Amino acid sequence: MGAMASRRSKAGDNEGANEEGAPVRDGAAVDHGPLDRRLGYLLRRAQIAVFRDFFAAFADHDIRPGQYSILTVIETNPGLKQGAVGEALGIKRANFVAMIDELQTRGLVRRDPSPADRRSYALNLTAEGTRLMAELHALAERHEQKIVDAIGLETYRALFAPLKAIARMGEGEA
Amino acid sequence: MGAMASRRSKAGDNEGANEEGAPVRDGAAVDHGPLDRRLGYLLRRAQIAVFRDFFAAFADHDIRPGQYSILTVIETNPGLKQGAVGEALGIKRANFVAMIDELQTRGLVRRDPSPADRRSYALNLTAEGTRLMAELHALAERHEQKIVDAIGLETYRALFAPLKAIARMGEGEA
DNA sequence: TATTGTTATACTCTATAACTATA
DNA sequence: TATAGTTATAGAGTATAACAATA
Repeated sequence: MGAMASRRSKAGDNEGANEEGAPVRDGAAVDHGPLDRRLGYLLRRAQIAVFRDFFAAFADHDIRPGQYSILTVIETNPGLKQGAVGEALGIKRANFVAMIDELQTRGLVRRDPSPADRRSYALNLTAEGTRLMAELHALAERHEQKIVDAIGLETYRALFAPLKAIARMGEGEA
Repeated sequence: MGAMASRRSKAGDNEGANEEGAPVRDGAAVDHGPLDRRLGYLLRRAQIAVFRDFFAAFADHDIRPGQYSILTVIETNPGLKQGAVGEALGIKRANFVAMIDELQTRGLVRRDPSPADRRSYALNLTAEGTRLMAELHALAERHEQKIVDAIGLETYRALFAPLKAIARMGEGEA
């Protein structure tokens, strides 16, 4: 670690210790300090990296991570009402409307009438949506495999339980 | 503002819409299906939970995770130029301006003149910024301890190496 | 009265292009 | 020409309030 002169002048005493020509620290050499011991920061960076790869893998289908998650929940729970799908994914009702609108416009999702409650919709995949999901799941498996290749299968498997436990932290707190 | 919600115009009484006759489920019972085997989805949910707790812990100081990360990098690398701080955190130059503006307005960060390059600024914490960071780091440690309590110290420690490896995935691409 | 879906709105975060002043 | 900081702008993502239809 550390690369070049760590100019440890205290704040307020800027005497300009930079010899000209001395390479100013570039991004890669910057010390993140205590940030490397903050799990939230690491989680964020890891999630961004994974989503970037996911985005690239699904670019041909123009499907974003949130859309894949919506389609997956509908596929796994056919007939679930709109509000329940959004709630399961942590998406507010108001924001969920436009997302379903787009998936419906693209012919992937249907808003079927709910038999017992005329206020709500029963969401289902269309035939095309079902066919697409088979492709998307295959792509997702290959995307997942890239992560396995990067950290090893055992380490990969060991991540799920703690991440789920963390995700549940402070769950019933409004 | 009259919006005339004239929805439900079609599909009068299509009682057989649910091909499988799937029972309606409530939110808590929703099966996430393959989503629970997608690391990216778990990472996102875990990161959101951690950030929510972080946000609550820092609410009294009106400091968000991104601001804490900026202040930490400046504290660890005093005199670093503005662009390098943003780059180290994956923040675009254009978006970084307003963030530093706010921290400067609040008296936490100074834009000192860079001795060798009059185009750039050397970022440093003010005395108040330095004092605040001592408080924030203490809060961050307590926040971190909550995660340790939730998953155990050994599991907690085992998360860092794989998360860093994942964060570096596809680093030199684009 | 409470809910389900909806519209409107606002605020944050992110991404790109173009400008300025320096180099 | 290239770089550092800036401005303007646009797109996602997320949050709340209020409304119509229905329960």
